[in-house]
Amino acid sequence: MGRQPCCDKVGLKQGPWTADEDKKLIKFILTNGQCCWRAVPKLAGLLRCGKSCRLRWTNYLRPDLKRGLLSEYEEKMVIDLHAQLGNRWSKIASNLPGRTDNEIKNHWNTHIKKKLKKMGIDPLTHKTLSPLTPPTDHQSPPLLAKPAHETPQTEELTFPKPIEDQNNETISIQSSTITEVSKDEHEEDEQSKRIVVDFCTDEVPLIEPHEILLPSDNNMLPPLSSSCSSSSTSSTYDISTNYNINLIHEELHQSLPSVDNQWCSSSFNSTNYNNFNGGLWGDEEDDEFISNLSMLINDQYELDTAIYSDTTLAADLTQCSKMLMYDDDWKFEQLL
DNA sequence: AAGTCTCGCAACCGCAGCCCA
DNA sequence: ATGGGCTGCGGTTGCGAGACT
Repeated sequence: MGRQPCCDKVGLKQGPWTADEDKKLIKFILTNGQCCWRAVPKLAGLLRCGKSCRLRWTNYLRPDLKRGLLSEYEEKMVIDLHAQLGNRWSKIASNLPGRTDNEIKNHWNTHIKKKLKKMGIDPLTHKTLSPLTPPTDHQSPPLLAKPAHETPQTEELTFPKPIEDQNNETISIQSSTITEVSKDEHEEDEQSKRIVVDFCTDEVPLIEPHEILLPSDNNMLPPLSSSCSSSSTSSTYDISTNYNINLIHEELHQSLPSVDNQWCSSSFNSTNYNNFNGGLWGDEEDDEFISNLSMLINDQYELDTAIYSDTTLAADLTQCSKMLMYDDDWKFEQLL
């Protein structure tokens, strides 16, 4: 017996979400919380299937999402966790607050995988590739092989010969953080002549998200406002305003005293906020979330293009997630 | 300037697993 | 025990934008 589709797709919209759809979804979830996704589109007045709504929310609209490229620290975490868990992106994502499985999966496939291959490391097994051994793109994930604790990886791995990519860059690993150094720098640094894997997946305990304290060192964070841009997409944006998260916290509670949702109960929790200094609600993330929210609740942005004319913002309006906002633009009341 | 190629990301697809009647 | 409903998850696709010719 065949499984029923999640919805009859007749008359349902697919493809990129519009700002209006985002607004409706946010408004609905703010008011009602996350309930039965199948019912969401109908109740929220959206011509989408529930699955699409859930994906949009979890991967894009959730207020606790970070945006931008993964930091070195996050990349290290991903590599370590992938060595331990394989392609279980949701598990990996659960250890990286503010990151989604989809985001991590994409980053792995587009960035990390290439870097590891360049370094002669099999992205799947996390073992050094023999020059004669092609990459095992279709092998079973390491999870199915020997557990990490049975195959200690705290060892120095030496390449058969220095690896250089097409740009004459030599790649080294130190403390499991991938860094690319110039050839000259490489020559000056004896350590860089070999790959040193001085971490072990055993050293990465599985911890609950609430146990994670992200480093407060801003160097570990994604690039700040002025140039948060992905390498080749239009996702350039600029957050030039600063907001006091506590004011938002207070305002949200005043505006939505009865709404039981994670924005109020969790993400705006000042304790969490302090703990995640540089994390979920740290500096630039605050601004961006607020920006998103402002954009979504402020219809005017769609009409008043002049509002952007005096900024350096190159926001992708069609994706409508990365927007600049102004102090007096937004009120939570407008949502309800 | 125009056409083509490449890359990254958002969104979709379909299966697996859980829950409940 | 079984079947249906729903959500979660991982793999894949399609589009848009930048790079290249």
